Amino acid sequence: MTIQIVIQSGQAASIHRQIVDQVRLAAALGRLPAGEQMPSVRGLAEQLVVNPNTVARAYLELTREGVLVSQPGRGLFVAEARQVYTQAERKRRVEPLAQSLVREAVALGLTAQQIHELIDQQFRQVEKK
Amino acid sequence: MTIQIVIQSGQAASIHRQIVDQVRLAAALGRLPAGEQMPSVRGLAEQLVVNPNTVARAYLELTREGVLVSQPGRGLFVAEARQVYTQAERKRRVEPLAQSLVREAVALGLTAQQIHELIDQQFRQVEKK
Amino acid sequence: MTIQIVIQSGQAASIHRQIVDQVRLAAALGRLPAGEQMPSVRGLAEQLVVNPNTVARAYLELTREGVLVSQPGRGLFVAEARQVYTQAERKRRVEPLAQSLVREAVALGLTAQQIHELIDQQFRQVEKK
Amino acid sequence: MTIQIVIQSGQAASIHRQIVDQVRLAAALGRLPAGEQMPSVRGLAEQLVVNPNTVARAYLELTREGVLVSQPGRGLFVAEARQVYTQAERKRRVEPLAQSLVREAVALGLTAQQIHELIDQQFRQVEKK
DNA sequence: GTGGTCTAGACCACG
DNA sequence: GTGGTCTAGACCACC
Repeated sequence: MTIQIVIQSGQAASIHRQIVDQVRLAAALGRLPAGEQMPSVRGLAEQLVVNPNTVARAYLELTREGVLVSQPGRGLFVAEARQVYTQAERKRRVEPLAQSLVREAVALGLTAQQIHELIDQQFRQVEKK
Repeated sequence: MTIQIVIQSGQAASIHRQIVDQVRLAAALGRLPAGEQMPSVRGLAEQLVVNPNTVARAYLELTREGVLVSQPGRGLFVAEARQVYTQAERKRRVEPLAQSLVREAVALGLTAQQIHELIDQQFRQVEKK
Repeated sequence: MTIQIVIQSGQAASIHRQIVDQVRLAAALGRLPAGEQMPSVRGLAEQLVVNPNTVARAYLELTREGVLVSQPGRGLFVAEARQVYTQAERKRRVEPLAQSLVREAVALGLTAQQIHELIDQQFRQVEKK
Repeated sequence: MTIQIVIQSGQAASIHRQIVDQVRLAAALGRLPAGEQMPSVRGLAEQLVVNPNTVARAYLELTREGVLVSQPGRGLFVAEARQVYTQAERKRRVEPLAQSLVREAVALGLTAQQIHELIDQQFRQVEKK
């Protein structure tokens, strides 16, 4: 099984963000099994019709985060799923996103109820894909 | 009652973003009552040790969004609270934030339950401050 | 199809106002189709013989209003047409303009009839251009 | 009969604009009969709780436009109602206002119908006051 | 004193 | 190459 990365051009998120997110998510959901070889930088760049630098940067970030591991001379592979971050660190990473969301929501006059629904909706979307 | 704006320099959000967000939130929560005069552009700039242009741009955006109103020659004042955006637009603005949060959370192995708790926690924090 | 922006220097409206208005109008009339790439900030600035910052501010406002969307590193594009403001808000934005017009007209001794004709004439002009 | 000028502080229009508009309108509607003496600059400034300079500037503009006439040493008086401007000039003055209104309306997605209704509504408001 | 606009030049992230 | 942000300094209208 391999991964189908989709770049949405009408998106606010930068391309390399989109790549990183999709790979990370696929790995976390087990859709990219550990040991799987990733497509080469050039190959993926061609496939996505994207600048190779962009793919390289995404791969670099994923490697730094421990999602991918480099086997020098052979390529990049999906790392063993493991808890890289401590509980505290994970919270530290998610909290600012939660804060942005809540503050924006409150400023726009949304209720806590509506936000929870939005979250559930996003969860369903992530899992069904 | 007035507002205490705090700029955190080690922050991802730009300075003018931080100003806009804090004012918008305070207005939405009723902590900045309608009719209240805002600190002057130059005054706030001095207080925050920031270029007056930066404050002016933040105020301009808040005026465009209908949070503040300008009284020529007198200053800027908090506008009457009102719904500016359609339901669809508000959802549109919050959705990408919800998506980022959920994707990041899933990638880090958090459960939906944990996210909902985080959201509630942020809500409490926003309201208590 | 692209847009021809014209800055009239002997105008009451500021430069960045003129840019914003022309783009917004063209988008609303479908003359700037969704997905179309806008001229670059620097390019348009050169063409209009204007400071790039001025163009950037106009584009920023159009982005905030949802007329344009930014694709990081690639440029700015025309967004899908959509209703951003509530019915009440739209009225709120137009009302002061209608009031100015009517008061000025009455002060000059024009009749309601004449104003309605003027309005129709302007509508025709906007649509034909 | 005299005029009751009201300054609305929650207004976008500058104070001197508000004074000019109200006097001009009252004169055009015959509510300020020709020959009527205007309150003194200082008197009106005190009454409106406004800077005398502001009132003076408004009176100056009204005098330039021919709405008021100065009788040196005695004060300012309402001028005879008369057509000051040619047909062409009046059109030239009203047209840009009509254009702003129509362009803004179109950009916001309002119909010609809705604009005409707004105009009528404003006419009724001006006349009933 | 107030805000609003414009110019100029710099630095950054993204591709 | 693209936009986004910040600083600096100027000029204007309004009060």
